[in-house]
Amino acid sequence: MERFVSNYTKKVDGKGRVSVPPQFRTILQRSGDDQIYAQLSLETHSVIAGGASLLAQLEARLERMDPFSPEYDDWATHIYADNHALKIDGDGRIILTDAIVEHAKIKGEVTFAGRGASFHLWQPEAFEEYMSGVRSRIRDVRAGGQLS
Amino acid sequence: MERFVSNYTKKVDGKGRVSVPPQFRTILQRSGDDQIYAQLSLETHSVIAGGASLLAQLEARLERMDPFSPEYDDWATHIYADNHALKIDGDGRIILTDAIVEHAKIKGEVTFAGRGASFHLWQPEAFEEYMSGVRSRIRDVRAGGQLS
DNA sequence: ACTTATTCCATGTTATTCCATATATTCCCA
DNA sequence: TGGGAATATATGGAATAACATGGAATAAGT
Repeated sequence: MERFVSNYTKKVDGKGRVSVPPQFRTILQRSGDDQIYAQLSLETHSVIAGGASLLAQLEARLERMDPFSPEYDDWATHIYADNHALKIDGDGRIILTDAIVEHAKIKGEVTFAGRGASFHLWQPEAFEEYMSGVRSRIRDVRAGGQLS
Repeated sequence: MERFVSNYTKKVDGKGRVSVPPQFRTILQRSGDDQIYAQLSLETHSVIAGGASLLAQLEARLERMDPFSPEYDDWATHIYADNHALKIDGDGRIILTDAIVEHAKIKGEVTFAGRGASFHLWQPEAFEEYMSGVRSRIRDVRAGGQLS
């Protein structure tokens, strides 16, 4: 399976339109996706996005849970209600919903950050901050001798 | 498996184009790679590069981790978001991204330094400095009687 | 009918491919 | 073992193709 790699920052116009990086668009097309599933992250002010396989993956997790537990209800609700399907138009663009824009605090730009089978949407500065945290945590672990 | 050996310094033109040393290019071709995966190093201002097997190797490490741990998130993010896929064009050249140029402080030249299964990209002077550090550390260890 | 959403175009910009030349390497034969 | 020709590489620039982006036109919904 092809993976989403690297990161790209794109402009968002007044109507909330953004063109999907061609590298990501190609991967989506090849797996037969004409829309992106975008889920609000519960950990950060970002959005987890991907094709149909991403949703399938979330559903797989749901299936491993007890259908009559309150956790199942919560998870099912989150998976579906906090998920926004964004159609890719003829020009390779998607329209960010208000919920996404609000959650990720997006102004005039978004960065698409590869995450293997999925990719994340960030407000550019928030992404940079997050990345420097990621990098320093990895460095710390190595320095502590726990890895590498 | 063939290994990347020796080091070569190449010019970078105004468009960020560099021709891949033919010795490295041949190895990549033989293993079926038409692009280079370039990962920003967390330890130095260099870039770790290689073919698809390099990415596969990083992913293998990821698979050994708990998918729901914060460490997994950090590592996955670094592996994919800090990774840049560079296509090798018809003339055997790649185009360095802005992120790479910035991270490695590359001006008009890059050196490709063999590292066995992978190779590193450096700003030439930084590479020289790094090498003399490497050499003197090895000498120190030997002087201490721990090696040789 | 008015608002909102979607599609369609236009165009400047960027990226990619193609080509040309200079330089270096290799190979072959004298 | 030296040419010297043939081949491969490096490198810049030009031509071409994609892409990004804004706005207008059309369609849909209320």
